[in-house]
Amino acid sequence: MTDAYTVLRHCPLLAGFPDVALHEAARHARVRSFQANQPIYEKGEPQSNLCVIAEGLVRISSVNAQGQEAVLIIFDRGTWFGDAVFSPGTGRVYGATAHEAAVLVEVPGPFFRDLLQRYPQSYPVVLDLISQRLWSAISMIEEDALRGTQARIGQRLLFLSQMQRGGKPEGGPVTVRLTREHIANMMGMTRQGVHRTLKAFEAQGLITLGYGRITVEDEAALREHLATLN
Amino acid sequence: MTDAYTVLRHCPLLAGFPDVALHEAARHARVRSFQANQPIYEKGEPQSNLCVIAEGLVRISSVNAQGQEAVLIIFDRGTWFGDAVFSPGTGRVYGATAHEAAVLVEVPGPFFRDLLQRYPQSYPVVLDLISQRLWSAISMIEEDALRGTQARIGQRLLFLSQMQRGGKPEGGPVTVRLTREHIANMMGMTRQGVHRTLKAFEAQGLITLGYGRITVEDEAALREHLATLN
DNA sequence: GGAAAACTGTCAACTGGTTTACAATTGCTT
DNA sequence: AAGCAATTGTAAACCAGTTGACAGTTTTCC
Repeated sequence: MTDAYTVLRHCPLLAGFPDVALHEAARHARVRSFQANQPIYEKGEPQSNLCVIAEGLVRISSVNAQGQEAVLIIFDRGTWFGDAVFSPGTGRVYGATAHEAAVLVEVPGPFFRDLLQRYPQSYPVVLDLISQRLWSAISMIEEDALRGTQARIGQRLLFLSQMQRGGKPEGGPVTVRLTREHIANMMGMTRQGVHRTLKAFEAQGLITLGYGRITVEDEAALREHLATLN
Repeated sequence: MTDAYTVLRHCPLLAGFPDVALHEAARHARVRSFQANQPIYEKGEPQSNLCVIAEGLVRISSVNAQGQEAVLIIFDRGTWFGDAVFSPGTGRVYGATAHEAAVLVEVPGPFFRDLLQRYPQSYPVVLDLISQRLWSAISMIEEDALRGTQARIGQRLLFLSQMQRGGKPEGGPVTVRLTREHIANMMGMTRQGVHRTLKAFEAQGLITLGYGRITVEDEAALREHLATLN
């Protein structure tokens, strides 16, 4: 389903807008497809589109001078991103890449900001959602500071599996399509270091490892295990 | 100066409001004083006041089950905080403590949210500032992932000295009033581990160490030094 | 179908930060 | 002014994670 209106209507960020507004936004939006690993935008680009994921996964990351990539987060369909949407004048702060084949609905930044002004009842929802992102970023900083690597890796797996599920209720196994190296880049660790912990989790029956994917067999059991350590 | 209106008027978050609105806010506000290390609110409290710092320093932190404290950030006068302001219904996500004697102007959450609705022109400023906080949180995650401990500690010192200066131009030495242990708690390290790096910085003439304080002698030189390592 | 590329598993040496322990200093309190 | 609590300095043993190196596996793409 790549109908722009439908995609926007299901995006939580836009939940506060009436239908008229979203139909208007859909008319101004542009639908673009990306292949796996194709860059969507690079750090520093001056654009400020709001991007909503209609299909696929998007990786937000930052590459330093030495070419090391820090994967900051991976967004799933239905979510929105676009660093500079709310700060006109600033360029993109991080880079976005299609993690797997993806389809995006892009609403131009200036148009979106204008739409917000015209439908101010939508602001509380937007503020609430940005606040939640701020908290989840801060809680990652907190975990980095307080918990050991095992707990941090496990927590990240839980986060990724929750994202994979979307909003569906917790139940059977959830498969996250990420390489060990991606996990390592998210954790600021090496592939080998992550490997050791994942193997330990697998030995305990909490996860199953595959080529380019990690399956969380039982989220509740993993969560419970993490509570015991560190 | 603990006149509520004046404090609110100088808070960047409220820059989008006309004077009338801020006078009204000042009338609904409550001014409270705290002694050093006195708790302002604890994690989980149901209140959602917006707090603006009229005087002093405020420490935002999280304490885990084992009693370890992660210092997330230290706010200076003129800045605002209050986790749940924009997400009614949520309790406080982190704890706030007066780091040194402080005076706060507290605007009740429900009143503030109502004021936003009545003066929607103020929303863009608020969104912009929250976005910036989100970025600075994310850039910390990024640094945790990509840079070594020396660079991370140095970067944090720069951040703290900038905060200490307020908006004033960079110039002479800036003294940050924090113990080595607080720094360690911000970095997720031990006091001894931090000590080694700080001593190295001191040996290079970049900083001076004192009892309960660290003086950044030359911010530009420190910044330049950090660029060379890791 | 076969070669190249990407990903994974594994191991030994190394190292930076932790742990543990104790002494010295500073500043506040009475 | 003495006494006590908080902060700081220091050093050795330890250890988790990195580095570097290589072989095996899975996938992709001609």
